[in-house]
Amino acid sequence: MSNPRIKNMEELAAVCGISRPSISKYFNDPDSVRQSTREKIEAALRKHDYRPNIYAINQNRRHTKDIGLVVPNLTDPFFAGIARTIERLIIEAGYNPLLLSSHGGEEHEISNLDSLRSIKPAGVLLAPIGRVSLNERIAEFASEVPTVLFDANLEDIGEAFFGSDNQQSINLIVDYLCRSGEPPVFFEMKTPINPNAYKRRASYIAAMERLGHEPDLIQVDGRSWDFEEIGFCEGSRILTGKQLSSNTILCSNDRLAIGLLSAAFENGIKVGLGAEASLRIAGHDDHPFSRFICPSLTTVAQDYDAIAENSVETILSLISSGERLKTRKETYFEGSLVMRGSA
Amino acid sequence: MSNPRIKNMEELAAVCGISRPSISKYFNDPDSVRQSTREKIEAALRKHDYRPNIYAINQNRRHTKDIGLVVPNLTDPFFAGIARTIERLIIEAGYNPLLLSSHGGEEHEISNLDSLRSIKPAGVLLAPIGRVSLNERIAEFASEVPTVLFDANLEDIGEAFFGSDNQQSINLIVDYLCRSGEPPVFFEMKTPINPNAYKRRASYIAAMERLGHEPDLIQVDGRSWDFEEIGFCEGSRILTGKQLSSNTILCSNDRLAIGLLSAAFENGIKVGLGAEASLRIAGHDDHPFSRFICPSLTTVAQDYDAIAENSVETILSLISSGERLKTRKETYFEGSLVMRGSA
DNA sequence: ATAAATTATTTACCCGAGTAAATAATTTGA
DNA sequence: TCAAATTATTTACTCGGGTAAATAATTTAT
Repeated sequence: MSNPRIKNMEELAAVCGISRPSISKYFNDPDSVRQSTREKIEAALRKHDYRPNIYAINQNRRHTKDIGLVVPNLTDPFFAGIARTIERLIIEAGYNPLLLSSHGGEEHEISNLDSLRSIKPAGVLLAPIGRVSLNERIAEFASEVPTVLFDANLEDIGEAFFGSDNQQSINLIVDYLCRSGEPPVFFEMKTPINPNAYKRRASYIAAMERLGHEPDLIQVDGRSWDFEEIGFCEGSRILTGKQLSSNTILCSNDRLAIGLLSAAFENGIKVGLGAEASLRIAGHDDHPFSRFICPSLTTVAQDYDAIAENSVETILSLISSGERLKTRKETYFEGSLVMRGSA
Repeated sequence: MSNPRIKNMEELAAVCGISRPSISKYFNDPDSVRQSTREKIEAALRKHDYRPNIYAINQNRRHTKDIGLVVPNLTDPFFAGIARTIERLIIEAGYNPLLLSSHGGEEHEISNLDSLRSIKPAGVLLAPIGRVSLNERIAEFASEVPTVLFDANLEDIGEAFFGSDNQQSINLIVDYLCRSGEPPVFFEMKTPINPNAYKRRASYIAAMERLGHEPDLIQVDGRSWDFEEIGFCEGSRILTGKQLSSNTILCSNDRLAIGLLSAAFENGIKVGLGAEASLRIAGHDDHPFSRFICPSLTTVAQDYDAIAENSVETILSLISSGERLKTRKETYFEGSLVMRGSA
């Protein structure tokens, strides 16, 4: 393969008998050179295996072919999954995804954006941490680099936002729970990090009132990202403590629900639909593991294919047009009910 | 902060009244310049916020301050977790981690190494996919870039390997299961991708024979990475089909066990220790979710802090010494029994 | 205090590409 | 077939830094 090692374009050009800039053109777009020169280059490439130096390539470019992808926490399979989908779409479009996790911390989020900035990405897809995000700094970043938000919205930041319609999805599951049994109480964290949680809370209250039921919020402490742990510990306390006002609990997200289910099991409380069960538990998100929990978790699936596709599509069109959107676009996709064993 | 925007070192140097190379030295090691010049630079930096162009910096370097980190599948919380730990250690050491997932495919693994190579990393930590990895290509990579393997070993590739002592850990859990009930059958995939699975199989057989029991392997089909799915589907078949030779099932890994538990639940089979339970299930790995499964999963925890720390330590010393190890080092850490509700 | 040794800074040149303008080759049209 | 129009290639210059060698400033030893 690599006879005399070729170390730069100059040498490759010499081997081909072509000038270096033509080789440069070839690497940027093989179709931009004449067929005959293209063949010479590819012949040389076949025996010499050379790849252009990434750093030299990008040094003078205004921006690279990289697209940054920042998620709040890769340890959460939900984000790992959506990140994977987005990565695939980015690659298919001929760009190079750079995946970064904010590890649940706003400082990490900013430092991710900082390192992205120095990489001069063509664009960035950002799922912000949410409430604690340092909005001014993110806004500053977004004013320099084309940025599309997804999952959690930050007002007026970035060119567009794609996420779930929490109101619709919460309505959906509250409706279902009320039709099929007692109206649910709502299990959530008192001060969630994620703005979606606030929308879900409000939507729950609205949905209950619309149906003529009294909303009942169970708000637990905890500000870490170990939602299962929080759901388990605080769930245990609730299940063993004072009487609940309903035999049905709707959790603000699946990870809390998983913890709560675990707590119910530990305390000998049977969860599910049958007559022998005394508690129903539902979640929100359709977390990858929700299917395999016992009993499997009834929940609302976010349309994350739509979120991923639209986010990528938008950033790509921003990049190729070179323009910014005149008006910021916010799109909310509907969730769909996933009926399983737990409620 | 940034008055007249500074775009390169030359301009910064002008502002400071120092030559550009001194600024360059400062960025490579702030202590390498005189205190007085350092102060001048930092004063200028305070009002001008400038950061060196990454691409220009790295263009001439033999290798960068980046350390590649390649895991088989980020969607698996086990790898997401260990990757997070390793990332943290790399950052603490003053290097920059680049996390890549092979998405369970050997082509992705190679293309990850290819892109890493062109980034000229100081070193790479690689958890190979395993059996289907394209060993020759990985070996070629490792001969160019200092590489340490972890999790799954590939013979003679890389400078060192750190992983779990599957024999010890399987012994541990087989011992425990035999002492506390019926000897286990072994539930696994027929043709696992991961070499650890083969060691676990062999260790199970050896452990059973040592204890005077007949080994019994239940080998199921499936070659995707959806282990829970496989555990669930194939588990259902097994649990509803012909009589098992034991009421205790040891799974090759926790993800299979989670699927199997789910299948047991669906089929109304009670899993656990009590008299009312008819099946015991145990796993291996102490997957982050194992605690929250119902019943919580008895398993063996890998010492992945030790694996992470030693891997990072080794790659760092390889980097700083600039030398390769004379003899390849293989280290296997012991697992520890985690007794929970399922067995 | 001064010469020698040491440490810091600057000068000068290099790295591996991208890109605009100039030139050459090819295609098109009459 | 030949000039005009078009497309491809080359020339010449740029980008933002690293780094070795030369020089200058400090420190140390006498």
